[in-house]
Amino acid sequence: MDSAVARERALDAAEDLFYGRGVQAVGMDAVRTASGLSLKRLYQLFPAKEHLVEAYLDRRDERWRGRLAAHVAGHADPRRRLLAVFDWLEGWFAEPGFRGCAWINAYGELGATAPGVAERVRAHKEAFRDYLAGLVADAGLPAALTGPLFLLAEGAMVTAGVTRSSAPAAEAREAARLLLGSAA
Amino acid sequence: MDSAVARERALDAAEDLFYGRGVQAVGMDAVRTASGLSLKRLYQLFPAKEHLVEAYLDRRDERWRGRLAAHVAGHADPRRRLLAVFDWLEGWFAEPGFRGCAWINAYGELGATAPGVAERVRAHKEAFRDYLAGLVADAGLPAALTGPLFLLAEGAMVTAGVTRSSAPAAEAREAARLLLGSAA
DNA sequence: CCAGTCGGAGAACGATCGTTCTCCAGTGTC
DNA sequence: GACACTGGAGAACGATCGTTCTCCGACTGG
Repeated sequence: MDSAVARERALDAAEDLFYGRGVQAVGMDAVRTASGLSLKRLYQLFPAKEHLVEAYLDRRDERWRGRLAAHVAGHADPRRRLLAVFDWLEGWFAEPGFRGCAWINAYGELGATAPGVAERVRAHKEAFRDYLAGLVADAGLPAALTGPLFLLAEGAMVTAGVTRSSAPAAEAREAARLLLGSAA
Repeated sequence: MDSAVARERALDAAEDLFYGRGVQAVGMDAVRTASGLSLKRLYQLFPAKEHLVEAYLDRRDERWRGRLAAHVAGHADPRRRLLAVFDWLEGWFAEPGFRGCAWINAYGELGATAPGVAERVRAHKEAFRDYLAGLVADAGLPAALTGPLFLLAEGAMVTAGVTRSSAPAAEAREAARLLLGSAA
């Protein structure tokens, strides 16, 4: 089997399991079984579990931000694009198997002990914040609005994860609408 | 030694370690050493690690909400009391050893596998939200403001934890001020 | 002073997990 | 057909961890 294909299979299995149950609750044996790869192959591709975890976060980061950007790109009006971020969050929260933000979860689990994970969480959150900042600038809104919008989104992710509900997205969107209005 | 005293010592050690390094990264041996208790005594007080973890969350919940309420009670004006929540968060974020919200971290670590932990996280967040709802009502503000304020606070906790900065509290407070103003 | 009990220190046990190793079937080459 | 090689299945190893057990010193009541 092509090693690129094997890598994707490993990451598919790892993502399902790590995201669904937590990193530490999933052994390499479970990844082996779920991926259909041999342990030997798995360790050829990722010399240690830590590498697999980091690759999981990296690939998910790319996909997550890509999906968000693709959804937002479907709207033309710059102010509408900002609100579309919260629409997308709502859809994400409602997906089966949603279990909160993978990075916040990973940070709670490994942030204190795995520097590679902590660094990726910071990078992911910073990238998301920068993305929001770009949308704010494109809408001609004051840059100071970025922080609050980012905090609303983060709060919605956490709350949706803990309560297993997509309602926080709508709350956050309404608050965002108010903030945008007050800055008009 | 009085068993009530021993219990407090165990919880003091557990809180330091669990909060600072994560629950799974801390073995019962570390709690034993840090508390100065014997393993036998520890298991008499808490028949399993799970019990200790839950007791840690319970005691911290009581203290956390108590400290917040005490700070807020120092302000008379009902609208000022709402903003005082964010002042208090800022002070908390700046404390040495701050490492984010203990419940969000615990949820990321154990939410999927430990129902007792997940339940406590939900209860804690719901209690905090209810507390905010009370402040909103006392200020004669529309109840719909509770959600956004709660999300801002949650977002600030997560972001402060990940970035190791207390700045998110000020951002959240400014956003809250705007929301309060727009609802005046 | 002594039998009995309690609690402390830490060794021991059993399970789990990350990682490596062994064995072997299948394959391509001469 | 013999041989070297690759990769798979899963046993094995070493470490860690939650939990229990053993041993021993210290204290109590007579």
